[in-house]
Amino acid sequence: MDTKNFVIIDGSSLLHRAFYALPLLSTKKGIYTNGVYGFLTMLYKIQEDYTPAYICVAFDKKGPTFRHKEYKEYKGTRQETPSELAQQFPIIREILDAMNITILEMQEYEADDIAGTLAKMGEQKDLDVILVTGDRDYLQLASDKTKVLITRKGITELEIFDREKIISEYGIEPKQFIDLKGLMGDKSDNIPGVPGIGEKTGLKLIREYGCIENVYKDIDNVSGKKLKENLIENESIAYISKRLGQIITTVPLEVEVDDLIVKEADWYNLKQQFEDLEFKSLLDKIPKEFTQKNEEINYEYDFKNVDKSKFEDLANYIQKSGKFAFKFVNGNSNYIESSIIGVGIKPKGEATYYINLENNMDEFVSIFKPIFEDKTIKKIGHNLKLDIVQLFKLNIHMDNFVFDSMIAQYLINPSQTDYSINQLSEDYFGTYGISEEDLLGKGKNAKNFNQIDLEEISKYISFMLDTVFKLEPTMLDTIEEQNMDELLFDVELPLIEVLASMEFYGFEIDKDELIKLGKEYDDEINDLTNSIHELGGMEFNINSPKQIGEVLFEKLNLPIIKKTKTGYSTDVEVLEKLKDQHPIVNNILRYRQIVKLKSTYIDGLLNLINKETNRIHSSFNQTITTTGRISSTEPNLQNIPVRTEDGRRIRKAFIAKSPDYKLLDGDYSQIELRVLAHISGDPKMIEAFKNNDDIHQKTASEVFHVPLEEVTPVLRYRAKAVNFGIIYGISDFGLSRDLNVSRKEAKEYIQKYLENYKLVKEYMSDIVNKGKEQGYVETLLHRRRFIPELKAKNFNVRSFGERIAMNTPIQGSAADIIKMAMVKVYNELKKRNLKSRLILQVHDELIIETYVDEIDLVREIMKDTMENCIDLCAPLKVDILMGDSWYDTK
DNA sequence: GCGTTCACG
DNA sequence: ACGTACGTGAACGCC
Repeated sequence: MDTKNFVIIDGSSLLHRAFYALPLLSTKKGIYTNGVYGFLTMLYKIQEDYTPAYICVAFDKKGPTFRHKEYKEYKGTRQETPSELAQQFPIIREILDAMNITILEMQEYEADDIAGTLAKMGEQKDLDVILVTGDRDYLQLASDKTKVLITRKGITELEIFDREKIISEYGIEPKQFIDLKGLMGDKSDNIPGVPGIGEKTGLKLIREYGCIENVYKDIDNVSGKKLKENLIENESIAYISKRLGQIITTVPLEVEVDDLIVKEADWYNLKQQFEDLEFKSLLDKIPKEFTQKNEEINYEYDFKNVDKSKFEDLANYIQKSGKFAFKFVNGNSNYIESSIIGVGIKPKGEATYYINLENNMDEFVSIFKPIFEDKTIKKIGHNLKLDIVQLFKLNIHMDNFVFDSMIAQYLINPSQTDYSINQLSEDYFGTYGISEEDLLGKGKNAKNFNQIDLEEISKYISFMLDTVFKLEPTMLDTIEEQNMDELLFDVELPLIEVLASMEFYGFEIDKDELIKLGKEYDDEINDLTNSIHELGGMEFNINSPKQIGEVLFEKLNLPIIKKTKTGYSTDVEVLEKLKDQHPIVNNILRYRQIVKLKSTYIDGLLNLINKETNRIHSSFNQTITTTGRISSTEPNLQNIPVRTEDGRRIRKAFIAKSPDYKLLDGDYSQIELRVLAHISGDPKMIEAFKNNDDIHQKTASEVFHVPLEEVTPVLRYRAKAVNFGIIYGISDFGLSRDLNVSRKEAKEYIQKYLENYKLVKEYMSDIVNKGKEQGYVETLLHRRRFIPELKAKNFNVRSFGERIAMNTPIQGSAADIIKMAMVKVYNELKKRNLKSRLILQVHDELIIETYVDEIDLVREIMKDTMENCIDLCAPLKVDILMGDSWYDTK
């Protein structure tokens, strides 16, 4: 007859063991995981070996136990648990919860008492009890029905003790370990025992007399004079030690063994935790259907495919409910160029109506344009920027869109990388529906929506719109709670339309100019290639850092300045240091520069010019950066060269669309330093900005103690570097490298700087402390960024967290400000029905393609709005420049 | 798909 | 003593 196994784990003991057995592992974010990982490895091994029918984990509870009452010094010598370990206790508890394994703990008792009590309960039910621990005290609980598993050295090796093994190994009954401990004591628990008695003597006495009581009854016959003396002198200590060492098996637990039956885990939760903790190998333990995203988990799809005969009905449903969610579907992923193939519309409280728009677009527009433009009907969606672009194509100008779940989630946590509807569904409700990847596949064989069944598309869209409706109230609660209402409703949501418009209008490109410039670059690249090959004495691929390294450091024997993970470093910094040692170096530097310009900016841009519009339509992404900035892709218009003349010439190709238009470029002057002056409240810095001083010159004068008019360019340059360093969360090392001065000197600059701007110094330490306390820092508009790194034990990780804490409120508030300005400028142009359009933002700069008749007005609007969209202690200053091309706006 | 390099604020 | 500036995206080589 086979009986069932009942596994009882001493969680506290096992986590300790695992922690000390493994090196201190941590996740990328600095969360320590070695104990948890070791614990789980052991747990899985036990589950495999014993397939328990019942299982639970016991923990020690904080606070004194009955043993402390009996004996004040109990565990008195124990060192405090290191925090690297202490912080892993809550983690393992959460995981056990997800595994649906019961955690037991009780005030006044320790884990072993709970385990002992359970073991007895299990025995009474005739179960095979298996106690898992790192603590040898448990041996006293072994019996014919109860085995004790004790960890050995590593983490996967467990030694099994049952009654038989204990008798053969020690020659005593398990219960007699209590007596043995009474005599021996226990150093780690600070139980004294009888002096002079260790394991050998103790065992001998117990084998002979059976128990402590009998030893004393027959004390006269105990051999050894000193031993006898010690025993007599310490009789009461021996009895106390025995009581302290005895595991209680009558703890008043409020559970039945039946409650501890093994249950199915909450697999999604568990999977999430393993992913968060970066336990890649443990993900295999989770059944495939829960890790494969393409599995549909009991999701009920509620949709109807309709044609134009239903348009009127649908419009009525929308009118009646006053609110709807919607999503357009494009033939392919290029939503600017590709045609609309359908739309899903879900009126509040209704199913999703999916409309195939391949043949009835005109009817759709005529019926739904008024609905989209109706300012009394609310619209919600997910990643609405895409839909607004589609509406622009249809000449529909949507009003009253009140929620976008992608944008809302970005405000709730800007550090996420995946804001897809499927991810949000998983985050908030623990259920996956359909992801775009499930639907379309990935890689080079990925399909487009025009290759997918209508049914599949409808399902996907209905899942999305359902989820948007479900997310809205809970996300808005969080947004309100965190004071982000203004940020969401007045800035980020209106900004969606601004970005859509920028994408839709694009930036006019002078293609011939680009081609002409490309030829010049090519000629130079050819010359450089020849001379580099000649100087290197061989032909090689100059684009390969590896091959450059071989030529420079092996063939030409130049000194190695620094190394990368994979070999020699050959970056600018290295080459700059080598350039006097061999003429090839300068040629390589020049080659790199020109090749970059040619491949990224000439060829790259030419490929992205829209054939119909002759313009470049970049994507502006609102959910990428952790600080609140927007980013730009395909192409990135935020890193078009400017610092060198050769690169800057690229900007000649960025032009206004006709002689009737000019580019107006409005640039914030020192916005981040002004924000810093405001946030820190530093009077000196504020004063400098109020006086419209040259801040770098002023800083140089104060920090280096020279009169303003005696500040040399070198001093100004250094002060400027310190100003930048301050914004980034300065370090003497970074500054010294940037300025090419000694670390000591850099340190002095920083010190003097912070002595001069005292409140800046205060801000820097305050914000780090605040970040540590709250777990996050925020911007002027309460945009939040969580910084778990601040609590890391690892110096580098923590230092990184501190720099983030210093920089994020500055960079992020500057981002808040320019976003507010964008919304206001855009709305002003729109309200006045101007022909001029906002077409680009580059972090502290806005570009408006301006109709000539509107130049003065737009200049005025731009300057006024940008400077006054928020009131700072240090006034904002904007310079506006004009030109026919971006190159000329200087 | 990752690492290196380099373009921008 | 630790090993460093903050935030991005694209091209290319290499495995």
